Formats: sequence, structure tokens, C-alpha cells
Amino acid sequence: MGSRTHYRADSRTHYDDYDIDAELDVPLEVPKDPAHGDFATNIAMVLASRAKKNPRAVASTIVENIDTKGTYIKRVEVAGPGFINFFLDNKAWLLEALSRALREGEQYGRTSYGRGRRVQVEFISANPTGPMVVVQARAGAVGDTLANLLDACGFSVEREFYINDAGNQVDLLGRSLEARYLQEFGIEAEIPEGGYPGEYLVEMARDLIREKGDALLPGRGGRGGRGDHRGPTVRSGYSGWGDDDSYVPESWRHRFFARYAVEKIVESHKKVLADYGVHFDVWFSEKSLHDAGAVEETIEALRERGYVYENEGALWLRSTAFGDDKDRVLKKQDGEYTYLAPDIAYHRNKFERGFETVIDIWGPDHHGYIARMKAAIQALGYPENALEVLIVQLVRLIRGGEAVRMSKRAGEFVTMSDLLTEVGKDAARFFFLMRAPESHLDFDIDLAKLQTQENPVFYVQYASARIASIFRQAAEEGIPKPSLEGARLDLLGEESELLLMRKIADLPEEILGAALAREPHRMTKYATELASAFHVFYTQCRVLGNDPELTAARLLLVEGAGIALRNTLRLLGVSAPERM
RNA sequence: GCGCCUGUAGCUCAGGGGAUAGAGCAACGGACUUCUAAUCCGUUGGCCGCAGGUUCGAUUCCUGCCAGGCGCACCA
Repeated sequence: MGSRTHYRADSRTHYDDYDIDAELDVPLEVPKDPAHGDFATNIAMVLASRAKKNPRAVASTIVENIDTKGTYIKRVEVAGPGFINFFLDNKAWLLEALSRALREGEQYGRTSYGRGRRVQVEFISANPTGPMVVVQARAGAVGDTLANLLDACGFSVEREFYINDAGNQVDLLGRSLEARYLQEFGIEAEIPEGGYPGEYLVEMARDLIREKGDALLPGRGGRGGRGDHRGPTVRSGYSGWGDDDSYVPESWRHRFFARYAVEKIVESHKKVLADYGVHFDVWFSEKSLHDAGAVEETIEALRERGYVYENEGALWLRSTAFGDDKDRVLKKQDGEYTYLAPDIAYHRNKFERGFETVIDIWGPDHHGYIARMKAAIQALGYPENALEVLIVQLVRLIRGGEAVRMSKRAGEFVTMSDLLTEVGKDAARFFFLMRAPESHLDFDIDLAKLQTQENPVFYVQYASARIASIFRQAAEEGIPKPSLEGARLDLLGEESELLLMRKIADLPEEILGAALAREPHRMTKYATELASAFHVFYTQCRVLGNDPELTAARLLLVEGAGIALRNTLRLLGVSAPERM
């Protein structure tokens, strides 16, 4: 809530005393406290300051002149320092909202706000040099749910994962794997400086030996070397390299190790993400940009628009033209591109694919790139706000009340896969979405594992289980599934029933608000509030009772709550269990 | 030094120019002959980091300071 709508008031009433315009904006808001009405306005206080009069007196004058005949307004009051609170005849529109939820079912909560406009959400984009870590799990939850929310608001959304499969680090990865491979044969070899010492490459080297034996030792595996003139090949869904490495002459050995490692790691990323409930529409290879000449093309495009110049043997982007602190190097003195160059080409490619809005979710170490990336897309002629960057802050793992020490250099870290194995998808996603993306997050592993009331995800899921349980019980007692037609929903009037209906009614606005503010974490809060409203209702109102009409009406309310809850959990990527 | 994020209850955190600042957990006290007590009800708990400023009104906006985290490359 906190949503604020401005209504145009035309003042047929007696505002002349206050010397104000005939038309003014009247801000209406939904008060946090229901005792303050269904809507409230602070207009009297705004006017009072202009008219130098007592706000409460102004409010009283206004209220005396409001005509509520023939409206849904039941009561108007002056309260506090000068608020005007409006109380609606709630029941009518709450019942209508419930009916709507029941009619729309899985579609309930969706709106057509986006009218099919195309939005891309790019997230995680972990380097294919090692297992994904915990912060990437957080980015995954945020990105996936944000995409779900935008989809629910009628945008045409694509999820994309960018694979940095070109450049120095891939070469280092290949040489690291090669070292592990050689070590398995007892050959002395060292992980290169800046390489990847993690245990996962030892395992990968063993897999490789199981597949290819010693064919990759120096001097082996060439054409005709061992009767198998095709030599090793790689099969996977990922094909950034094309399919041209049909044999492995000496000069290609390094490329093979790099390619093998990247493909295996991307495969493992896909598997972990599938377990996490995240599915990407596009896996975009950086290498494919280079192969297509997109980097040169992009630099050419920038040059034509006058934002590229040469200095001290390097090629620079004039990003200061768009507010960046300093200009940035695109091509180094040694002729190599910086990271920025292909990244600009990548973003150009995104816009060429027709996205109206591109949302990137980055880690905190990249916040310094926002200014230059936004400068770059403007230099290419795209509007500054066509690119939005969300920074997801770091995650600190807490175990036994203490921060888990991780050292990437030593290759010791808790991977995303470890975390999922330990706490499960539901707890992980829910926990990551309980915090605003930009706030630092302490992830308490012990708490996430608890199957007790201390764990907030179970509170929400328990509501789902209880709902299912009621319908199981009803079926056992031979109570027919109620239909909306002819149902006496008007029998619902208990306070807890009305509060539950209000929560159900809020869902579409919650989804829209969370999507437009890019704040997916609002939905865990909503889920908790909805579950709470249900638990209170459950405690206070017996559903399966003696009065068939009341029972039917309450079953419909329970079904409506279930619809709202399941739809919310689906957006979060958390399961809605029928039994716990 | 510069930049980004964060300082709110014992803990983890929402919120946000207005009404008595919220939730969960923790602590304490209650509620199961009835659809799951993984629930519900109640109590305790707050210089909203500090200091100025703007405002009828600031925890919210602005400035400065303090504290914590992160980042500053012709690295990726």
C-alpha cells in the first residue's frame, strides 16, 4: 500500500474562504491503520498552511460540505491533526474482489498494464570459470521473481544469462584444467598464476580422463594417432565454439581444455538453476559477439557518432559527454579490447533485438560500471533510462551464529549448489526475497533449515497446507465443492473474514507496485500478511459447520485465499505444499 | 582521497513528509472434545547512528559528521 492516488476535486463547495484555486489535487492514500478509514487525505493540512488556519477547522468545513449521497462512502470523519478519513461500505466491493479472484483463478493478480511492451531481465551471468556462489543465488531469486512480476503485469519478458566465454580468464581456466589433467597422470604441472585452483577442476580432469583417456597428453591424440582419427569431441547444449574441433592437434590442445571446461561449467550452471526453478530464455555467448564482429561494429558506430578518440595509443570512449567521471578505454595500447568494449556491443545487441527496457542485475563490485554503461548506450543513441541497473548486495552466510569464512583464492567457498542441497529451494528463494536487493543480507543457514515456527517460509507454506486440508476434510464429509453461482457470499461478515478478503483484494495492486518499483521483496511481505490473515480467520471461523450456506461461502473464501496465496508463491518460485 | 550501499526493538529486517514507527524471531503469560497448535491471543521491549537545516509537521527530504560493508585499473 502506501499507494497514493491524486484525484481532481472541483470545488463546488465553499472553499472561497480559503482563497484557493477552483481545482486542486487531493492526495488520497490508504492508511496503514484500518481505524483510519479505507482512504484518507491530508488536504486540509495542506490548505491550512496556505490559509494560515487551523487544520482541523479546515477539515471540518470540508467534511460539512461533502455530499456522500449515492456514493459508496459510508462515513467521513476528521481525525488526528486534520486528516479526513473516508469509510467505505466495504463489504460490497470486498465481495466483488473475492468473486473476481474465484473467477480468474490462476490468472488472478495479473493485469495488462505493460500492454506487451518488451523488457529483458539479465541476471546472474556468472563467469563460466567455476561453480556459482551464494550471491548468484540471491541475484537469481531477485531476477527471476522480478521477471515473473513484470510478466504478470502484461510485459513481454525475456530472461537472459550472459556467458563471458571469451578473454583471458577462459584461457586461464583451460590451462588450469590442463594442469589438473597432467597431474592425474603424475606429470608435474602447476596451476597458472591467477588461475583456478578449486577442487572442481580436479574432478573435471578425472571425468575428462574417463571420457578421453590419455588422448590429450602432449604428443597424443593427433590425426591418426590412435586409430580414432576423430579424437575427442564435446557434446552439450552450449555451442559457443561451433563444432569445428573434431580432432586435437598439438596447437589446439589449449583451446580444447578451455572449451571443455566452459561447456561443462555452463552445463552445471544450467542444472543448478533448473533445481532452483530458474529458466532462461536466452544463454548469450560473449564469444559469439566477437565472432560476428559486433565489437568492431559497435566501436565503429560510436566513432561515427563522435564519441571515440585515440590517445596514447589507446582507443577511448568519451563517456564524460554523458556524465561519467572520466573517459574510458575501449582498446588498450596492446591492441586488446577492455572488458567494456564487448559489453557495450552486448548492450547494443540487446537494444537491436527490440527491447524497450533492459534491466541488468549486477553485483556490488560493478556499481562503478553503471555510469559508463549508461553513457555508452546514450552515445549509441538510446535513452538513458532504457537501461536500468539493479545492484544486489553481498550475502554473508551465518552458521552457528558466526559468519562463514570463504576464500576464493584458496578455492574455498560455499557454492549455490551446496546451499540448495542444505536448505532447499523454497527456503533459499524466500530468504533471498525477504530483503531489499540493495541491502546487505545475512543468510542464517541454521534458521533456513529449521522446520519450525522460527522459519518464516514455513509460516506461509503452512497456510497453504491448511487450505488443502480443509478441502480434503470437506471431501471426506461429502460436502460438495461450492460454486460461485448462487453462493451467499454476503454471509461473510466477521472481522477476520473481511480482513482476509481485503488481503485477497490487494493482490493485483501489490504485484503491479512491486514490479514497477523493481522491488520483488515486497511479495514475501505480502505472502506473510496474507498467510497471517488466513491463520487468524482459520482460528476464529469454523469453515465446515452446520449451516450449509455459510459453509459454502466460507469454502469459497478459503478457495480465494488459496488462489491468492498460490499465485503469490508461484511468483516467488516457492512451492505451495498441500500437506506438511 | 573519491564513489556506491547500509545504520530503525535483544536479534534479523520492513516502512516512509504526517495520526500511537511495524513484522518475524527471542523473553514472559494464555488458548486444542471440533477443518493440521508448524497456529492464534496478550504482555514486555524504540534518543529510527549523531548534529544542524528545510517544513505547520522530519524517523522519512537536504548538508555535515560517526560507524560498518563494498568498489576505485589500458583486470575480467
